[in-house]
Amino acid sequence: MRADARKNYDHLLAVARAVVTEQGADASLRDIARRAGVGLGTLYRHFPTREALLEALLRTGFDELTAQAAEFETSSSREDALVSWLRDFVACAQEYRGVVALMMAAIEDTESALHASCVTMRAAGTRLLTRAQAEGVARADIDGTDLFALAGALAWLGDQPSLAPRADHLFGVVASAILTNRASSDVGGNAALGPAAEIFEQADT
Amino acid sequence: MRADARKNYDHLLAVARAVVTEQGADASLRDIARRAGVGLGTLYRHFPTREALLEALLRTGFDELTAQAAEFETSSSREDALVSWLRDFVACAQEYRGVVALMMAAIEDTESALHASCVTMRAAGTRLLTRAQAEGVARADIDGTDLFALAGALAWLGDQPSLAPRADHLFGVVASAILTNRASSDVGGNAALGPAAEIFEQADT
DNA sequence: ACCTGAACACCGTTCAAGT
DNA sequence: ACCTGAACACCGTTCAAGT
Repeated sequence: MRADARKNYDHLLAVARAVVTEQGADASLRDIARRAGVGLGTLYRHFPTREALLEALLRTGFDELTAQAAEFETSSSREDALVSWLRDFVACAQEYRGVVALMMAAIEDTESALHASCVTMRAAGTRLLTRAQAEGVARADIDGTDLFALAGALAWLGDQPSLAPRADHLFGVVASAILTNRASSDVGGNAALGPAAEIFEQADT
Repeated sequence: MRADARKNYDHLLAVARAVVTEQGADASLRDIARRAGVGLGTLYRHFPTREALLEALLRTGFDELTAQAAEFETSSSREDALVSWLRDFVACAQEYRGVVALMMAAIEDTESALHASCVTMRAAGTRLLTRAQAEGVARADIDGTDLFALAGALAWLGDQPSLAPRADHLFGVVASAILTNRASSDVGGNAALGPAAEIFEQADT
């Protein structure tokens, strides 16, 4: 890559990161090129599709997530590994608004620039799920795609402004459905409160 | 309303139903007006916002859903009433692609044409949930908004082409998390199979 | 009252012309 | 090699002009 091209690429990516943070995954590509002070064709040259651009933005996080899966396998119980990784997955898919839907589409679209990452991540999740199932701590009637779907649904919840405050709590609810013998309070984002505290909350208001 | 206006209104609605079925909630309004053989301004006169148009399309289904809630209260056990209504809710929110996100936004946006319907439906759901909780058959640490959120997430799952085949199964998984003492096989869309059959499925492939 | 469609400010995508 | 920006075919939304 020529030096000027490299510079454009890097700058484009930095600007895109800012704009996509603001506007979400369906941000205006024109706006990105404009703010980067670059012709619209230059953006298309470096990122032939919107997904290619997002893939470049998300790659780092995706790679970290795959590495995390391997780490959790050695450092935690099979149960904790699954739940912790699931939480990280949801956080990662929420880095930018609207990427979850693209990820769910990409997993079946071999042409998508996000396809490979999604398949890799599903495989990592499947591995953690299978290990937990073998130990009897995760329900046996779901597979890696179901896990992917549930994680996606949770990330989607966090994307909706009106539901985002519930996302942590509902993570616990769904996690308790995946696990065989755990209360949602052991697993939820606000575990510190415990179930009793939440009941008080409702009673108070 | 003048006779010609009434005719335009009705025709517009019929065409919109077809186009939104094809293209989803973010269908082209221009296209709807065009196919209806009507000026774009006419569409805006009858439906000042996209949400107003969708509200008109969804009203019937929403009303039926509210009626269903009352009916389930008298005809079924508190447990069955909650689950059956939830299933109907999800089906209703999936009538057109992309409405779920609008509904989740509308519940907090008093200006939205969908606001009233959403609040009514959440109230109906809350009622069924509270009754089930009082009997101890639904977990106590969720409220009507959580239920609304979970139902929305399930409807969203069904909207994603790659996840739709799992939607029924995952309905059972999430429902089993809401209920206190039910296996997901009692509640899932493919209850006929039972959990054993699903394990065989995995083992066979 | 109601309808129309041009006008405006935006998109995404492509591609001839420039360096 | 790489960049530019005009061109094209679309949007949503508004509003003066018509009946």
